Amino acid sequence: MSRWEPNTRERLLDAALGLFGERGYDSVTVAEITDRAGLTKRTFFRHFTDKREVLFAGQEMLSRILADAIAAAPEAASPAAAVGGALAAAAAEFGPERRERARRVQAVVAGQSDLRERGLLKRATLTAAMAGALRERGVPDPAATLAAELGGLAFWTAFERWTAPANERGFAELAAEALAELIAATADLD
Amino acid sequence: MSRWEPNTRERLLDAALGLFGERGYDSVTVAEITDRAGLTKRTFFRHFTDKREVLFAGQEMLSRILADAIAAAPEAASPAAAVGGALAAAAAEFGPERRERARRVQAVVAGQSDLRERGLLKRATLTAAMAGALRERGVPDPAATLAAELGGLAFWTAFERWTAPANERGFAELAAEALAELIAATADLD
DNA sequence: CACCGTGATGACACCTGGTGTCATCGCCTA
DNA sequence: TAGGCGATGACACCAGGTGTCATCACGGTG
Repeated sequence: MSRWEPNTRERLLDAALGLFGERGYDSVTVAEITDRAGLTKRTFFRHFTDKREVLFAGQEMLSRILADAIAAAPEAASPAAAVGGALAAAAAEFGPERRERARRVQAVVAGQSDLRERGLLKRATLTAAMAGALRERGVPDPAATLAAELGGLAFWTAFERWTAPANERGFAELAAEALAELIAATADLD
Repeated sequence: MSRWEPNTRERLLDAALGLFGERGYDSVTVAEITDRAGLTKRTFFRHFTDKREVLFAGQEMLSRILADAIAAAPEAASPAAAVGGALAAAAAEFGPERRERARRVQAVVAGQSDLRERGLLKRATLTAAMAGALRERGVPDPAATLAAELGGLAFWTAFERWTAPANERGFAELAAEALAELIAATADLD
């Protein structure tokens, strides 16, 4: 197994994040990333479908976690409660040890319209997964879509606050807060 | 002004939409589009920043229309009412004469994850514009974001229904309906 | 009528993201 | 010991996208 150095994927991630931090996303070439990682351009695209994907790796798992948590919510749980539980379950993926890397990723993604675009796709995937799981448990359609959308919005709000420079609070707390704020704001629409 | 055929942009749009319909988005080359339009690859990229943008042209104006309508809403109007007025104002851009072309665009965008991504960016731009206009008129932040998000969701729901194969109803009607449904579903969250 | 500035296009070279394809090499198992 | 498998390298190739300069019509201006 070790004809080559191990942890190919991790090495690519580190090299990419390092270079992006030093010189910005678009002035860094995939070839440069693989040079730093001691690999080939071709190998990069075997591990990441995109140059962008290196910054959004592992988001597929989140969809599963959220959907599973919604499916596992108690029968009597309201849509809002089910979504709240899903966010709590997802929080396990956002321990303090991951925050620094998340901050670096966010810093790169920030100004780049290219990358925000990809982030939106990821968010849409999450909300679609939640909406599907809600429908599965019998929530009718305008409400399921709405609850999932609020969940997605709360998720990203919490994520942004979690990666904010001065923040020290945990993701679970921030997510619960963001969701509660949104549901409360519901009363101020009319 | 007519050293070349006029309506460059329109010709590019028609050529692109035609080819995409015939052979699918990604098997069509920009060079092929410009060949059919009697132009050069370089000229294409002078009119559209992207190959994708040819399918989303003119969405910038929507942001302005929505934001202006929100700004122009009566002082006493609730956030929901302001958003509703904005959707009504935007409906002027979606007359029956534009529906057929919109259907063709939707058909191309549908299966292509690339293009749905761009669509999401456009939607995010619209909601951001609405949220900004709402804040401008004094709506505080959780509510402004929420109302804008609902507006964006209602907008795209209405757009999808408007371009659905069998539909004959007008955009204004569909948008008002979608927004009302979402606001009503707000009560079913808890 | 000749001249000139401007705006849009053509021509062309170039870079880089992304893919197809085959060879290479170590590991594992029979 | 042989052979299958999985991951990587090597290499050619395509297409999206950009920088740059030349070209030509038009609309003034003298």
